[in-house]
Amino acid sequence: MSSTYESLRERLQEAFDAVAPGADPALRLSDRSDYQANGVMALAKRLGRAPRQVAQEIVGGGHLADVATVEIAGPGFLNLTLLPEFLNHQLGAISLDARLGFVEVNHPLRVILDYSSPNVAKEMHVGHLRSTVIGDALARMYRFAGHTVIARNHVGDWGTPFGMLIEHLLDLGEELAIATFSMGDLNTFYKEARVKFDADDAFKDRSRSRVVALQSGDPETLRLWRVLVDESISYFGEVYAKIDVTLVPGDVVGESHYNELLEGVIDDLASAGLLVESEGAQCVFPPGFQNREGEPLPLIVRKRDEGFGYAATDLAALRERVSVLHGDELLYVVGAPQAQHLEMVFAVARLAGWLPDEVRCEQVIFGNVLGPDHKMLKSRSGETVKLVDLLDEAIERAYVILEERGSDLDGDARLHLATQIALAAIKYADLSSERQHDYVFDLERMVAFEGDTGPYLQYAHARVSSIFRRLGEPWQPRDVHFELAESASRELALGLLGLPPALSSSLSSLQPHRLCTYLFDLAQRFTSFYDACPVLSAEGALRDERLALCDLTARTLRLGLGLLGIDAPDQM
RNA sequence: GCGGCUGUAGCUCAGCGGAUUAGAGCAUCGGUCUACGGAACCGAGGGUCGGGGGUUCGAAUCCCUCCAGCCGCACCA
Repeated sequence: MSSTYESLRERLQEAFDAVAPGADPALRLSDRSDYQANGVMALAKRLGRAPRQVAQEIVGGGHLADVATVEIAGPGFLNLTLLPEFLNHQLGAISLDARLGFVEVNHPLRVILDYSSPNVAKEMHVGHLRSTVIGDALARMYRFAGHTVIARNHVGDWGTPFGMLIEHLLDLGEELAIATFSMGDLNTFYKEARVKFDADDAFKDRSRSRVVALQSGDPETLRLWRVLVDESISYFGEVYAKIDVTLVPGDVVGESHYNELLEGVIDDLASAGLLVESEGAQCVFPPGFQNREGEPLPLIVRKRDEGFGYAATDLAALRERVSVLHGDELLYVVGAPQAQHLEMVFAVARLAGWLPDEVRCEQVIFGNVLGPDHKMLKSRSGETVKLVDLLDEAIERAYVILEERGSDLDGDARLHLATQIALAAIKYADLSSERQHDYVFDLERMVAFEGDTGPYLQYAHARVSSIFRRLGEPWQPRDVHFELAESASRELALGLLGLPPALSSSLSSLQPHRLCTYLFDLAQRFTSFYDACPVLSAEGALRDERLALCDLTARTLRLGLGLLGIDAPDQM
């Protein structure tokens, strides 16, 4: 099947082509009619003709006659109102379609999606929230669209801090250290190591030689390192399970994975003539980047001390993603502060010929999470906020609210529901604002259950679901004729037909918030309908029509929320 | 200084492939309740879209400039 939007667009394209081939109808939703096409004015300008006259000609061709009535308005807008039969047909089609009209892509891509990326032996904190949540939503949307997603959790598992971490591990004793990790108290572990490193010269020396041992492959040192890495990854796994994201341990490909490839990166850059020594460091100077003094800005691949910079690792990873994983698209869900670094990495990769033009390579930039003071979110004591603490606080609030509401669930069931609501609150708040913008983290608002929030959407879904619970018999999509006599049901129907373009636009812009906006709008349409159109007390064909609309609403909300990584419980 | 991002209603934000009256949520005020979950619905007030200039028949949207703020700008990743 073809989605309603696509059908309309195709018809309009035919109508426009008949006047001038290739003109863009600029079809979009309208608040004056069902849809509007704004392309006439641009076309008329191109042709040097009067817009309304061109509009007449386009409409006169009759290409839209069996789908919509068209009114020419203002300077030359086409206001389209869908015909009842067309609406009925489209609704019938999505009723029988598990994908609700969203067609899988013809040419699946291999999408390498880099997201989350916490650091070994460090607590996951708010700084990882957005990458994890946005990345996961994109993964789900891409997969649903039919693409192959290869998730890459590029964890920081290498570097000089591991000297002190391993020494601290030895000081504590492995067992105690592991216990610390499994309790999720990574901050303490890291901080203790740091304090000793700063205060204790002997410890500092041990740490430094431990780094050397690590880098030269000393087996015992590697074993200890492995302990740290494995414990961390298993801890991350617990956090991912808690926040309900699709990342699995197999997606973890840490920085250490690329160690063997770093020499090759340097060599190949050198033989390509791109490598320049500057102040003792091996650098590439991609054109167009400047430092404070207006001089060319280097991407440092090898530091003065011979160590590799993270640029080298990123380049090695990028190469592997192209040549070994055969990615068609490389996406990096990484915060805005790293934009320049990644731009430089991409630029160098293009210069070196490692990144073919046809491979899309892009940073999925996101803004910061701010506190109520509009500064980077910190705990009251001024420390970074642990991700699990954030989740727990949200769960607690949701739990209390359920209690106040006199939820008939108790014990584990209530806790489970509170968790679903809390995650919806946090994820939706994160996903529903424009990705690149900073947003203010306000738990009160997010869990408030009113307005444009995750819980509101869940509530709308729970209300539809309750209708089917009360129905007392299983309901299957059946052959109903959609009359849509009331404006509320017609508005709902139009909303139900809108998923495909919303999802497409969300995907092509890598902006989950467009899907959020759609779902919120749909939920509002539903609650208006729910208020105006009794379902169970209706009779005959009208009752079937309303049940069918409810069924579609429930399925659309479930699917849409699912693509955002949000559960849609049947009862709240 | 250079680069990037931001400035839209009291608050939090959409809209920015130009276009018919600038939208939503929260808050405020006023309605709706013997119907399927009131965590709801309906409605009202509230904005010189940071300032200024320009392009256009038409600009929140494109261009220039100024102001304010945030981020990045050589060896921590």
